[in-house]
Amino acid sequence: MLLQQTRVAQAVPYFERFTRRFPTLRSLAQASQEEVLKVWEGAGYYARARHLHQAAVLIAKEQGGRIPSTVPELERLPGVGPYIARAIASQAFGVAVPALESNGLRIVARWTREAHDVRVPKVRATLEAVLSRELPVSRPGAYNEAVMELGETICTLRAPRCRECPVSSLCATYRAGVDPETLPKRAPKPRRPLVRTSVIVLHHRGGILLQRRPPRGLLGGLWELPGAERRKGELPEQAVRRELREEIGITVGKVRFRGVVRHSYSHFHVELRILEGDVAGSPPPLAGHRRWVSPRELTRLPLPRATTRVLETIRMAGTRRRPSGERTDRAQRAADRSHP
DNA sequence: AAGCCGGGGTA
DNA sequence: TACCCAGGCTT
Repeated sequence: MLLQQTRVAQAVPYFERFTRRFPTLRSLAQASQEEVLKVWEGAGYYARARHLHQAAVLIAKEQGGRIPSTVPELERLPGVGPYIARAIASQAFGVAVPALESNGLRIVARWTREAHDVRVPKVRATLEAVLSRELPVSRPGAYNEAVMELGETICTLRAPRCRECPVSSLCATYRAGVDPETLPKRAPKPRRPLVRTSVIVLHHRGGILLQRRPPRGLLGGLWELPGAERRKGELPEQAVRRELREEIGITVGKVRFRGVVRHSYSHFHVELRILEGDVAGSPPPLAGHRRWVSPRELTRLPLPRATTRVLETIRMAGTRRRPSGERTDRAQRAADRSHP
């Protein structure tokens, strides 16, 4: 589930961290969602973590801890769709079903010169039927993995190495002399709009104000800095003052500009102009999804990457230098990759 | 069927 | 900058 829309190399450090903290299904089932999100932090697509947690709770409670072994049962689990259900069934339980993800879809689309979008269910079913005929009943899991491996090393999206391909004789695209890079066909994606926002690091009694996002949707359940989308012609400071006054009843004192962070999500870009300041007067009591968070508590809350980057920017502005020994996120991930 | 959902490597 | 990655869920 972690590998969903995530490259293997990118997932490895998160996999290590997650399985170290939750080595068993039961340990995952017993954890709070907030801690699960914290351990998942940075991996993205946070619904995957919520679903995996829900699935663990469900299996521990209703199945006596036994993971289902058939495709229909697996597909009923939250976060488990057609691919993951078939991958688990074939690889963990030896069920003879093809498991097609994007590598497999690409390969079979090229083998058959499939002219339509391979993500359309009807087309997808056709490709699955083709692969079902090739799939050896004795080792379906190994076969499914081999198809992915072929897609990763030989039949790549760009610059495929047909000369090295062990099954080019089976490939209709290769035999016809058609450029394999023209397949599979995919619908173009709409381009991502830019959203201009301003956020504030608002200090009060040794803490800063954070708010938890709604339990579903973008970054669901994660904690972030308060802020607002800037309206046309509106200054960053005006947007933040308006939002905190109208939504929380807080009057913001003098603020200072601390820099800009740009971040990209799956379907839009965002620009965060960073402000820092204090509360004017005494703030009202906060609702449950808002808290004054001490530096110590901050280490336990799940934060989106953009928020982490904003806080890092503030720390650098405050200290002028990074304390020796501390690594940036990027440097830390690079270190994780070279010393897994 | 189409849109939503993160983050990062790569060309 | 645009594209894509061991997809699934919601509308």
